[in-house]
Amino acid sequence: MPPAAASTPASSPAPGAAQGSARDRVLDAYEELLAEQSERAATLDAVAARAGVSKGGLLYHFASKEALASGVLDRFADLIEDDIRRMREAEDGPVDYFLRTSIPTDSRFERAIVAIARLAQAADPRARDALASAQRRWLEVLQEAVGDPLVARTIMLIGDGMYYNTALLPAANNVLRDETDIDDLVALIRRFAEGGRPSGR
Amino acid sequence: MPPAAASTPASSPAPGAAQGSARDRVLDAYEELLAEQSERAATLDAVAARAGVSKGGLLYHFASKEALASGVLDRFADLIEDDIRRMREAEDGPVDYFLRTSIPTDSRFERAIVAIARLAQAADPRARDALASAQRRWLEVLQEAVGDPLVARTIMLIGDGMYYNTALLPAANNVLRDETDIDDLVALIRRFAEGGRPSGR
DNA sequence: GTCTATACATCGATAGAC
DNA sequence: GTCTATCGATGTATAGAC
Repeated sequence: MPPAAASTPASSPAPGAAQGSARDRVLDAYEELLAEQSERAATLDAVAARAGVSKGGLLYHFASKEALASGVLDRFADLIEDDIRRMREAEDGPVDYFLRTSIPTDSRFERAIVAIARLAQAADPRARDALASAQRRWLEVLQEAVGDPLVARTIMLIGDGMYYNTALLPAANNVLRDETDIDDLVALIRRFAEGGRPSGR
Repeated sequence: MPPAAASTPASSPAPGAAQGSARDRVLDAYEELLAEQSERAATLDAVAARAGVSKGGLLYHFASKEALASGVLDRFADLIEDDIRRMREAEDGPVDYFLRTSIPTDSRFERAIVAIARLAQAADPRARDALASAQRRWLEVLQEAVGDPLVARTIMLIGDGMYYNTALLPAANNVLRDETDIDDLVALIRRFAEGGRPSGR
């Protein structure tokens, strides 16, 4: 009986170990193809090839494409918990942390988000829920940090804009990502969040 | 000889006329399926069915799927010109216009952008170029309006964030879109753009 | 200009050997 | 646990009648 795709959320193998199990390599390959190429490009054949297994071998670990998606969603559930915690404990505060991590960094976390965003575009309801849920978490922390809900939502929109630009316009030709210095942006938003406190609420 | 998909950019039929040619209906159907569903859902079969023609009929007007994409990109080229002009002439200024039109409105323009965003996610280089180009146009106008480049880019990021949320999290469960009042947002950003002028440049 | 019929490729998934 | 072989469904595109 194949391991039930969505069963072991947090059983990461000893970090630094021999490069991960076949199961993990498959999930990595799927995520990479989703994020670096497209949902269409992430076929079972392509995933298997990149993971260094056969299609049959892949399907032993993940009985269907849906199970494969469940796999990345499960891993994301752990990553978002880590991120929220780090955001809360960040030295320069949640706003600073949030904005800086909204910039593309090739981290596992960013790759997972872009991969899931691609699944969401492919109309996968679970992927949409996962993103909506993550968004609520971030927003909650931002709101605690800046006080005003509108300012918090505005900061989130800026972060989303960064991700949109990453996911949509990779490679070259991205004005916003390439010409915006993150330190300048953070400084601007900080003044904005402090000084721009609206009248109401 | 079939009409070469990308030949007549601006030959829109008399507005209000008998509901458009088959060619236009096909393009509308393709755009709708892309924007409302997904790139995968926009198959030739589905497009033909929604446009009320057979697959063969569709392929007479657009010899390939690539030609179909060219069709929506050509129409977008006209729409973006209109939008930039309207943005420049907007009564309450470009910033106000830009932010308000970044909110989903079910207009033809918005539908085209989301459709092209979906094509861009499917790794269509022309769709990516079209979005990058449109972005440069908007940014240029914003920069003229607000002066500071960083503030202009920040406003663009907010608009992009809105689109990201529209394209990614349609239907319910979108905190940002559903709970953000556009008037409040515009007022906030206006104060931000005026008061928040940074030191440098 | 629009249709039906069909060729051809590719993808997801199954079966069964090792 | 991993492989090869293959089936069935679906998608793009062509051929040719009307």
